[in-house]
Amino acid sequence: MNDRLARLKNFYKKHKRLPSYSEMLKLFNLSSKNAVFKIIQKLVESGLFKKENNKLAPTSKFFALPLLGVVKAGFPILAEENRDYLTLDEYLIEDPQSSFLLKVSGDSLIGLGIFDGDIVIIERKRLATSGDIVLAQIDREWALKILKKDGIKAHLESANPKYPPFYPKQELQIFGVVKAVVRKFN
Amino acid sequence: MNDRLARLKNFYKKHKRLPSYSEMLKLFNLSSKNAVFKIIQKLVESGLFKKENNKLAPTSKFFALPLLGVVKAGFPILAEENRDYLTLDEYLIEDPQSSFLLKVSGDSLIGLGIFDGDIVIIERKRLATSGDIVLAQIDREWALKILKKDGIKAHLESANPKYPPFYPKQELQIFGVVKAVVRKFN
DNA sequence: TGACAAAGTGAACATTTGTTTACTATAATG
DNA sequence: CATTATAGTAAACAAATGTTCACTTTGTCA
Repeated sequence: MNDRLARLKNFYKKHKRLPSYSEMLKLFNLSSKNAVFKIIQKLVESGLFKKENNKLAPTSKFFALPLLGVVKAGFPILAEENRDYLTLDEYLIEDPQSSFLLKVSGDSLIGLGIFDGDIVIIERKRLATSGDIVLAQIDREWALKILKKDGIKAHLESANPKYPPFYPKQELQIFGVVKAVVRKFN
Repeated sequence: MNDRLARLKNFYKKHKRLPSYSEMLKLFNLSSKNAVFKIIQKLVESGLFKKENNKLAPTSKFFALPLLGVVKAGFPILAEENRDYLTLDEYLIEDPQSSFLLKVSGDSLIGLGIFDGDIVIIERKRLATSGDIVLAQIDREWALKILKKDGIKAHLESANPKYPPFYPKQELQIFGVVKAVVRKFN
């Protein structure tokens, strides 16, 4: 049954771990651990779980959502076969240890599709390339803007014609680089 | 040591599960399980893990990234104290069972900040409200557009003045609603 | 220096784990 | 129908699990 898998996903969502075989007995309404053993064996074969020295763990496929092909007016969605699987956390966050999130306010980056209320993923580092969107302190004021380097000097720009470029009077210190944006609708 | 936590995170990233106490012995270069026991106890107290009938599991805090406060030109980032923690998957995907991802192509939704190459999270359902961004089939052609309802009739619009509205000649069938967008830079 | 907490060792132990074996019930198939 | 694979039961078992106890080492701070 595929509803077994759904129960496992529910359990995982709730407990952030997989149930033990004895816990699965209750979860599946079974009364023999061997039944569970066989069920898990099939799930391992289908690539949803893996085992390493008798410890069960989910694979990425277990967490991930199917990524369908490119949508363009008139173009059909790719078939089931060439499905890719993606976990948003893994896809968006390369180095979790040095990353953090930031809620954006203001419309200074709308040109890049970063709106008020969006959340950006920032990687902590002091060096950035010209063109990067950076979290920086310019003359002691925080800003989320585009870094522009002209020779050794650097300034910040917006992605909105409403705002002029910012040239630092004293100092411009970079704290991190925006690696991704996410936006929830509704 | 905080580098213990880093090692646990590495292990989790690699194996998609927590190590057992005996595995932690090696991971921490220790030789007594009691040392491990005490270490874990502290991590439980600090809210990074939880235990339920002797089974260890991470909490959301373990996975999540800190979400800092609103950034606005001149406004400082909120202090460490009022930190929130967020997992992107949990934040963006409400119902994983009925959701899938789609890579966007085309510029028909730039007005809503959805660009070519972005990935949208779509929830499978046949009903949508006027104003929702929907994945639909209009006269047998796939489209990712804005649904507009006028009375009982419905049509699709773009978020780009370049494109005219689409009025279905025969049928307009909705397959899902866009719940979120994500975009990676570089 | 001395006192005391924090961190680690080592061994012991009841429970629980995943696996195996042998057997039965159910369903599917030609 | 008989046959054969599939799904489930029941019991037994070695190995590994998390916990506890008593003790030692290391570090901290007054």
